[in-house]
Amino acid sequence: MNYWLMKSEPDEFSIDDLARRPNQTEGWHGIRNYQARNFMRDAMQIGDRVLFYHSSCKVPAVVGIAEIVSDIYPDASAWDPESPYFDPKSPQDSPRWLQRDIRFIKRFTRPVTLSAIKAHPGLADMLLVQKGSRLSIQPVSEAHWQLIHHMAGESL
DNA sequence: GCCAACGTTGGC
DNA sequence: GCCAACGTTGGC
Repeated sequence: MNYWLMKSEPDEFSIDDLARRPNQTEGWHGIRNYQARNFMRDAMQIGDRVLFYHSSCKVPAVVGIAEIVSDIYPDASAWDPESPYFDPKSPQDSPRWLQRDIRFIKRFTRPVTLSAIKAHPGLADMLLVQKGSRLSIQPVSEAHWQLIHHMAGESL
């Protein structure tokens, strides 16, 4: 099993939105970065755990946990001219953009803020806090996973 | 709203 | 294949 961090802007789609979805599950569409797509396609597996991260908001933070619950499949929003994620260069017969379904597991009672992550020496090599790292889907080591849980006051 | 750090695009 | 111009991300 692998661990991941996935970013979402809470104004667009928050962890509470995820918790309110049917089956508490959402297709993670709209990824338009090749490196993030490749992680999803090649390295992710059903059952992998996800740190759900709120970005571009007042208090950026890991706010909870989700789980990967599907294989990879085409991101249909790339074919929808009405969608903000429309990509005219993604052929119908060879989809450029892909997605998986993720399911809500829990919301942290105590989110782990970006500033707390930056302040913790044990998390200094997290991809999230590397200079210029903008990846919206990134791998997380088991040590970092456990540390984040500890900081959130959650058991594993 | 600013802007640094990236990623992508397209002319050559 | 180079690289300038442009677009995006995301913290602050």
